[in-house]
Amino acid sequence: MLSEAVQDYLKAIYKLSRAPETGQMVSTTLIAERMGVSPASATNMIKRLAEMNILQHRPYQGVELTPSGVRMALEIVRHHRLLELYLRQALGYDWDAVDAEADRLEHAISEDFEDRIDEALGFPTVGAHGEPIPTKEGNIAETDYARLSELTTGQRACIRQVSDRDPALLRYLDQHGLVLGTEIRIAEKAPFSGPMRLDVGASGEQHIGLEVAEAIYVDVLD
Amino acid sequence: MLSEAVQDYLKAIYKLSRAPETGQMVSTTLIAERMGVSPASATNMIKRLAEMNILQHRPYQGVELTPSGVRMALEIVRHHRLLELYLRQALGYDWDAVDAEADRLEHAISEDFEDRIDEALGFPTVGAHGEPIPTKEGNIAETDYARLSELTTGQRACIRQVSDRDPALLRYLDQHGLVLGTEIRIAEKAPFSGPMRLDVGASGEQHIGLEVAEAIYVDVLD
DNA sequence: GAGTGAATTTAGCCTGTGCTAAACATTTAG
DNA sequence: CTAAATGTTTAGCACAGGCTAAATTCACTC
Repeated sequence: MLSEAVQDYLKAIYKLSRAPETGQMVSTTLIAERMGVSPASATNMIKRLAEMNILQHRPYQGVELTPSGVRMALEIVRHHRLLELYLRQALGYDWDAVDAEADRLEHAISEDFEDRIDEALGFPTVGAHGEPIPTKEGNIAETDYARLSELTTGQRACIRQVSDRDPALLRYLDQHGLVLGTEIRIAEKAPFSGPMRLDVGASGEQHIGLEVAEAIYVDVLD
Repeated sequence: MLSEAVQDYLKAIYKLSRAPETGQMVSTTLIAERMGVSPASATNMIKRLAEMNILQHRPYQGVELTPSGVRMALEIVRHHRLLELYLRQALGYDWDAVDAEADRLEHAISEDFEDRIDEALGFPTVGAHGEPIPTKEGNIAETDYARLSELTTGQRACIRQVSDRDPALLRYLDQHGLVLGTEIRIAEKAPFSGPMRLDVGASGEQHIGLEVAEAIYVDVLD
């Protein structure tokens, strides 16, 4: 059994390695920052993860998960996303609260528990924020969404996924009805990273400004 | 925040101190056994718990929880019993499986989670095995059940609580319909700790033998 | 190609929680 | 009353994960 700390590092590294900003090598500093830990501590743990064959460490270069490391990470991610969805659907948690609670619970649940909430949810394939849920076998659906920030004035789109990293953003979106599946139209694209203005709803009945269009992923409709 | 290990010891000590077999002083060895740990490790932890004002340690005599230790223990017990009941009622766990799963989860849940499952269950006062659930304020109902083993031939009684310490017993009881609330009559009391024979149900339609009548608590009906 | 600054690793330390072996205390038997 | 058995504590160690301070390597500029 992997310790909690190891699982937390593994999940963080997996997510960082999937972020398009980073190359496939994830740096020690980045890991340390994400984990809220000193770089020395990160190095320390990285060496142990390498021992365990979870990742490959090229000193001074960075870190890359091994295939078996990726498999383990996907299990953890599956637990996390099923839990998030369960908290939301079965216990009525707010959008912005499920991540933190799932972080606490994910280390504690058994396979049996996972199976039961999976069933209670009807074997979902998409999580509370639109992320794909890996299967028990370790497969994860590829998605191909555009960032909202890439769209231009006049384009229409449908919200498919939002980053769960910023609870304040999630609260803001929820308050303005910007849930998964909502249709929007770009009313005005600000020139230099100012707020992007949107029309919300099929009939465009609402207008809102968005500061963080990077964190929202959409299907482009036209 | 109390560490998991501290919480586990605290819960174990609380339960041991409540068991009628032990006096009010709980011995190091008993704690060590219950925790699956060497006596030296138990002593070690006991000293730390005493530091934290959770209990009083009389060397070579034993240990007694302080009032504040009891309060903390009751919080832990509340979490555990609410979780057990939730697992049983909301997720369909078997009687004999809820304890182990709740042990895993109880350290991880937030107050918010506790409140939500409490509400989902309709603010129950009795747990999955008939134990009283402490209130949020740290009060626990006193119960006054007889042990099934104390009854004599011909007496009738109603099952109110069973020990959760032996999953095999729980499975056996469940299979024979001996759930909480079941009425029984003592058909024959074996002379020397042999199996006690019972008639089960209001009309006594079933007859079974019980090895472990110590672990079952009842309301005597006549 | 040398120097400088940032990123990374190493060295050495701390705390929590376990262990064993040995010492010490208490109870019980003879 | 003493000795053995039993229960408890102490001493000393290990491992997981943190930390800081110092050393090292890399990348980039002149």
